[in-house]
Amino acid sequence: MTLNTVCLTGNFTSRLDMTPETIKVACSNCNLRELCMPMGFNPEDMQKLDEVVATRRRIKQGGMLFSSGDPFTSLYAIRTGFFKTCVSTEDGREQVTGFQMAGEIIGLDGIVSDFHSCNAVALEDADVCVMPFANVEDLSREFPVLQRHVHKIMSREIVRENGVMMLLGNMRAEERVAAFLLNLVQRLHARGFSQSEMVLRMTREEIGSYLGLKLETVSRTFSKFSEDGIIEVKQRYVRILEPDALKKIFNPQTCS
Amino acid sequence: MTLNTVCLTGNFTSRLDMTPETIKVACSNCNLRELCMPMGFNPEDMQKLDEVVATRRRIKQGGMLFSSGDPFTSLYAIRTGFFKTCVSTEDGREQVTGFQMAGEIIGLDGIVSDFHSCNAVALEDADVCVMPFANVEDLSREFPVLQRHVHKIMSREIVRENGVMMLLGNMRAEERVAAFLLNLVQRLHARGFSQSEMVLRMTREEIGSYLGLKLETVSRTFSKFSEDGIIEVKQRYVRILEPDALKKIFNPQTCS
DNA sequence: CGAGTTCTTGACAGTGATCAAGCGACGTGG
DNA sequence: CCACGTCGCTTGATCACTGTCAAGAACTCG
Repeated sequence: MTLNTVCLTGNFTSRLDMTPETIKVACSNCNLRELCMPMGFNPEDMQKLDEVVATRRRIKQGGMLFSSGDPFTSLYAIRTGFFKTCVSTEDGREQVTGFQMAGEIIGLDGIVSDFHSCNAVALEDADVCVMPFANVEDLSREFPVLQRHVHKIMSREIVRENGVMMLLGNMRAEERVAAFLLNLVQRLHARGFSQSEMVLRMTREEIGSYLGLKLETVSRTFSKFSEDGIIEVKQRYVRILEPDALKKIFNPQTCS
Repeated sequence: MTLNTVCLTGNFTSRLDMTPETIKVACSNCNLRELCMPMGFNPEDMQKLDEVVATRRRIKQGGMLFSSGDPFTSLYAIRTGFFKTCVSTEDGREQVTGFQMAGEIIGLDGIVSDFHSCNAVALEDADVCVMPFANVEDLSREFPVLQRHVHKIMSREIVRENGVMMLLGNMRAEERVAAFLLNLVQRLHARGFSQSEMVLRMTREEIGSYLGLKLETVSRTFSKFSEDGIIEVKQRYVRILEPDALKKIFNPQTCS
């Protein structure tokens, strides 16, 4: 399982190992390949696939990778760092639509209209692979496995959003927060980090925006979970003490 | 504008014209082509494109086109009828994730895992074109314009869901209901129906599920809009009397 | 070290949920 | 064609969850 060797910057806890910052641009020797590229390529095809990525781009914390209204040209594969995507109404209300980490792809919102319809903000210094969408489409026609991969990425995003709609439409505050924590720690674990500890990259307000709650409610829910001995919270640091209790809150039926 | 000639069964009001039920299966002479197929094909390519659709399938009202857990094989283009898609939790809570009408594509949720993750239920007798996804992918590789079209459809769904997240996360009941009505009537209008009248195909409970509200709240909101002279409601029949008032409720900033 | 941001906690309020009852529409079968 | 049963819709009364407002504490970063 090579997932343990993916490289993430930032001071997450319990890093299993640290790859030095000498990684080539090419996908063919990128540690994140398993996350953002299809599997099972022979080496020479892999070589051709390196053409998807045109350049790299660094975004400082707080910077925008793209904004609503920007012309759409490329998808972006996150190499390091952490993003939020959000949409906003004309009267200034903001909805965080997702949090993205290494190996995930952002920018899919721009395909339909050739303009981005959401903002992508770096929550920590980040590094992305720029994949001009024309390249993606050209190579997709040549490599069915890449074509399938692109379709799966888009479908996964649709299914993820279905899940968020369920959260927002049907779940109470505690269920939403439990689901959020479980989802986040699971994704970090898949990248080689601890399955019980994490350092949140976003504020309570951003969590609240994502979950359809106010920041005070998020804070109170954290405090309640903490009092109940389910988690340990100290600002951005969160440790899950009773994952089963969290799962039970998220899904009351499965009384494991 | 050939959109006026699309054919929808059902007793929507203000049908502009009625095409007889003699339409061939082939996309090349389907009235809905403009809605679910890419534009600007020369006739011979159009011929080849007919291969996307394998068969047609009729679904009775209340019937399932597919269910969560079903193996994924095909996308479906709605020819006639009206669907809802929904996901449900193990403890029986249901979230309607969308309402789909003629010319729209459903089944995209199945691509990522080769299994469907939501249910598609016909809210009235329906007729769909079955497009085996293998065909879609094969022809996409051959025809860039189809490839682009498929990508746009998936991106459009992602953007739509972003909008729903905004509704669910940030909007109050009146705003959600106003947005729902405006969206529905706009889509019907694009299919040649009235821009002010419609017959809802779904129950108050289904609307509520979609909007993250209880059916009583939906009903009360309809009543309030009715008392305010903004709409006229009689059961499933809805007439929009003051579209600008609705838009203003949906988006308080744009005080037109 | 200090200014600003983020987080926590308390008191109170309001929106929408819940519970309950009755009405109206529709479909079926006599 | 009408009676009846079912389902969906409306409306009222009350409640609870989460939002709002406010103050202070803790942390961050220049």
